[in-house]
Amino acid sequence: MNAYTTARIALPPQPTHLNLQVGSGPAPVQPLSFFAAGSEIYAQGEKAGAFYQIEFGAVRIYRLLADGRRQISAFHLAGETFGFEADTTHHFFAEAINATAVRTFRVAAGVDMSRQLLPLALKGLSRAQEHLLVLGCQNAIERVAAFLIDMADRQGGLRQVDLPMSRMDIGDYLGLTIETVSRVFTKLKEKGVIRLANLRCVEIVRQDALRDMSE
Amino acid sequence: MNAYTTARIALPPQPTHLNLQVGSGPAPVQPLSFFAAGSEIYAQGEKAGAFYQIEFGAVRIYRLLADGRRQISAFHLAGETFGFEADTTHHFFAEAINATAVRTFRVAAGVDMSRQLLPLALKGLSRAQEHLLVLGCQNAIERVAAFLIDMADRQGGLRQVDLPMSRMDIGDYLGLTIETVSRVFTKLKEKGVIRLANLRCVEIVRQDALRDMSE
DNA sequence: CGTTGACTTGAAGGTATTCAAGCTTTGTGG
DNA sequence: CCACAAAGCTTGAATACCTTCAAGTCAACG
Repeated sequence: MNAYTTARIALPPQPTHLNLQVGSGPAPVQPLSFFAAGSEIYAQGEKAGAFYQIEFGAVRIYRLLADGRRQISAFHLAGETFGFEADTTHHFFAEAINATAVRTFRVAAGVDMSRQLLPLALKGLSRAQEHLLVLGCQNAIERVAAFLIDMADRQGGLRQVDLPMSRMDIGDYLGLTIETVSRVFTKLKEKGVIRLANLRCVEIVRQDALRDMSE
Repeated sequence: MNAYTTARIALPPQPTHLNLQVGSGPAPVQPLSFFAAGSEIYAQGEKAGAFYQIEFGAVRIYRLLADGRRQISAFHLAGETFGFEADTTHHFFAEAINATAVRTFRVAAGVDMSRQLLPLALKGLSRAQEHLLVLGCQNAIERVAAFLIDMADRQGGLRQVDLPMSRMDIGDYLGLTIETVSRVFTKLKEKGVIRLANLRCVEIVRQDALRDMSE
């Protein structure tokens, strides 16, 4: 794990987050770790045994095939939790997309966290299944539309949606090439469904149209 | 829920299964329900609140899009458990593929099953993520190869693999059409990688070759 | 023995990929 | 602050893969 700490990163207002401590009394402050854009939070094969809540920034969770193909199984944004697995070793890589801070919750030996972890695991399962539907049934436009709707919903349903990740990341998440992602963005712009303030910031002009497309 | 009970179904030797009862003492016998091939175990929108362990048979879990496209998110075989969800209502359909018997575990109000359910949820999450990798990165041959390997492993790694589901089911699981599934089977036969004893029974002749293909 | 449903095979077509080139944005050093 | 380089993104043309549509085969069942 490659945390880097620096005083140059100004902490934005912290998102509200679940209190995951066990028991009562003065909650111990969990250690906060900082990661530069592109740096690794954990790697496939590393020992698991903690989970992480994002204070700010964004994280991609992915696997690699032998020939280098990459499948991003999830993006996580501020306030969200990731890192728990069925096994004692990680089967995925987790990387900071941007400058990111995470709060680490180590699972002490002998402590049963089932009650806290089950809802998180079920949430993750539900998301994975939704993603499965997209990859299994939908074409390029539908995939991108579903992705934008999801990102919008997770950012409070506002018109302005922040995309912390690159086109490459989006492609590897949706099972498309960067070229196809780019072409779909262009098409959505031409149809007047979205506008791009800049590459990483989408304005959803016609949310209804986008929702129609996403299924 | 559409259970049907009949004396005509002979019970095969029961698979070993986890003891999921809470507490100790004489374990209460959980009700056993029988389902005919194609019958519904639960439907999307129905109230959840139980989980199911398969005594014999096989089950498909799926969702439908508005236009009728279907994504099968999982197959479950004898001994496996399914039916728990993040929400209080089901977001999926569950159907018996063959004549199937399931043991139903109702979750009593106020009883905390987290400890029992967490490993099952994590297992499901892990499977869904594996499936995501297949749908996101792999072509038709790789998908079918991965599917066959998975089925073989879940049936004890034997050469003879039973496919309880139709080509249609396999297609809807792998994000392919039945024609493509059929063509891939034909190609694998021509290459001498598999043999078909009959439509629902595959002999894996060269497991190494199949494993190479599956990634 | 004929009918039905499931599967296979073939040919044509469409969608996404690949390869290649050009454009934009971002960061760095002068 | 500008110039340049590098990376990321967009666009175009050709290709590949999978789908669609259609016909034909096979197996199970009455």
